Amino acid sequence: MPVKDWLPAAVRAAAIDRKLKAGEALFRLGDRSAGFCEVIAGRVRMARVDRAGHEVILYVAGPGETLAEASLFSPAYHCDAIASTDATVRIYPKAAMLAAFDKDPKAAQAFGATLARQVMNLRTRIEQRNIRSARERVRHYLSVNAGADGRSVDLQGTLKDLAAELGLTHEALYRTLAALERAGEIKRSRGKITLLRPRKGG
Amino acid sequence: MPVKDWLPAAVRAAAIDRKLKAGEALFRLGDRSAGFCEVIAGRVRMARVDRAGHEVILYVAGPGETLAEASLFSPAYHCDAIASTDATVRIYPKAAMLAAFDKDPKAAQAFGATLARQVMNLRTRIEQRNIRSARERVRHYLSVNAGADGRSVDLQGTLKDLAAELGLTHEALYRTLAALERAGEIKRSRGKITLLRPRKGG
DNA sequence: CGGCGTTTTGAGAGAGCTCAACATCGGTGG
DNA sequence: CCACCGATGTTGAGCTCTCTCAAAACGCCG
Repeated sequence: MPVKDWLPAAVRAAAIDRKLKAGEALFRLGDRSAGFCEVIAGRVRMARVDRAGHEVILYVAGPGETLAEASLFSPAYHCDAIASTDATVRIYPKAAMLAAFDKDPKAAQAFGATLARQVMNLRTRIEQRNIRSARERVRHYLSVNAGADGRSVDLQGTLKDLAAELGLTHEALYRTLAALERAGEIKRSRGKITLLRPRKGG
Repeated sequence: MPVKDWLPAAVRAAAIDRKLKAGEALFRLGDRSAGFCEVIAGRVRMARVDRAGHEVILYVAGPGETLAEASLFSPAYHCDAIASTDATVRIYPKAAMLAAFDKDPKAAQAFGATLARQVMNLRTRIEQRNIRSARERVRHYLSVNAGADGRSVDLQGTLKDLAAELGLTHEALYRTLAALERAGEIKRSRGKITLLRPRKGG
C-alpha cells in the first residue's frame, strides 16, 4: 500500500527529502535512527557486511517502496542503507510518526501491515538464501519476481547487482543464466528474462 | 517484551489454549489465518518446504515467544508452524486483536515493536544463511546466541535440530563442532557450548 | 579512439552434501 | 537385569558445485 494512502498529513508535512549519489550511504548500521524512509527515485539497498567483508543484501527498495520501518521502535539502525543508483529519499521523522500513531489508530494499523509485509518479504529471502544450488536459487528468484503474467521478470540494474542480491558471485550467475538459456528454460533480452517453462510453486 | 505487558485484557480473555504433540502442525502455509500465537510451553518452529523437499527453518519460538504476528494483516499463513516438542500455545484471535488496536494505540504500538523485533531477527538469520562456510556459520550462531556472559550458549533440543535450524546437514555440524573443539575454540558439555575465545562482532 | 566496467568463459581448489557404516544413548519389554 | 530397538551422535570417502583467480570480449561514454 502506497505511503500516501495511510500516512497522516501531519507526518507528510514533516518529511524531509534527501538526494543521494550512487554509492552514498543514507545511514549506517549503528547510526541513531532518525525515522523511516520512502524511496522517491532510484534504488536503495539495505545491507550488512559480514565478518569476511562481504556485503549481504537484505533488501533493495525502488520508487514507492519504504525502508527502515523497524527502526521506529529502535534507537539505532540495524543495517546499512546505501544508494545503488543516484536516488532521492523522503525521510519521515520518527517523533512525528510515533505521535501520529497515538492519535490515529488507522495509521498505526497500516504501518503494522507494512511491517508485516516486510516480515513476509524477509522470509522469502531466507528461503532463497537457504538454497545452495545456483540454478535453483535463480529459479526461485525468477518465480518470486515474475510479473503479473508469471512469465517475465524485469531486471533492475546490472546482472552483477543481481548476483549480489542473490548472494552469488557474478560468474556463477552468468554461467547459470547461460545454462538455463541453453536448456531452453529461459530467454534473455535487454533487461528482461522470460520464462519459457513457467514452474508452479516456488 | 512479554505479551502480558501490553496485550489488552479483552484480547487475553478471548485467547484459546491448544496442546500439540511433537511433530504436529499448528497451522500450514496457506491456511486461513486465525490469529497470532504465544508459545506457553515447548518449542514451535516456523518453516517452509523448498522445491527439493527440504525444510527451511525460519524461526524457532520457545516459551514466552510469539509467532505469526504478520498473519494478522494477511488472510492466510505464509509458512508452516510445527511443534518441535510437545507444546502448548495460546492463540489470540485476529478479530479481537484488530479491534483492540483501534481502541488502544498503546497496544498497536507495542505490537508494532514486536513486529520490528521480528524484522531484526529475520535480518540476522538472512545474514547467517548467507554464510556458506559451516565454521563461520556456527561461529555466527554462537556469537548471536551467547548468553548474558557472552561466553556460553544453551542448546535447546538435539544437535540434529540445531543443524536444521542452521541450514546445515547434521554431519557438517558434527564435524564443525568437533573441529572447533579440537582447535580449542569451544568446549562442549551436555546441552551447552562454551566459547573459550569469545569473538567480537558477528 | 581510449578507458572503464560489465559480461563471458576457463581452470583449479576447497568445502559441504550424499551415501554409508558404526557408536552411543534412552526407553521398552521380557 | 538384560536384550532389543529406534533415534541421535560420529566418522569416513567420494562427488559435485560454487568460489576464486585469470583472462578475454563487449558495450558505453567522454
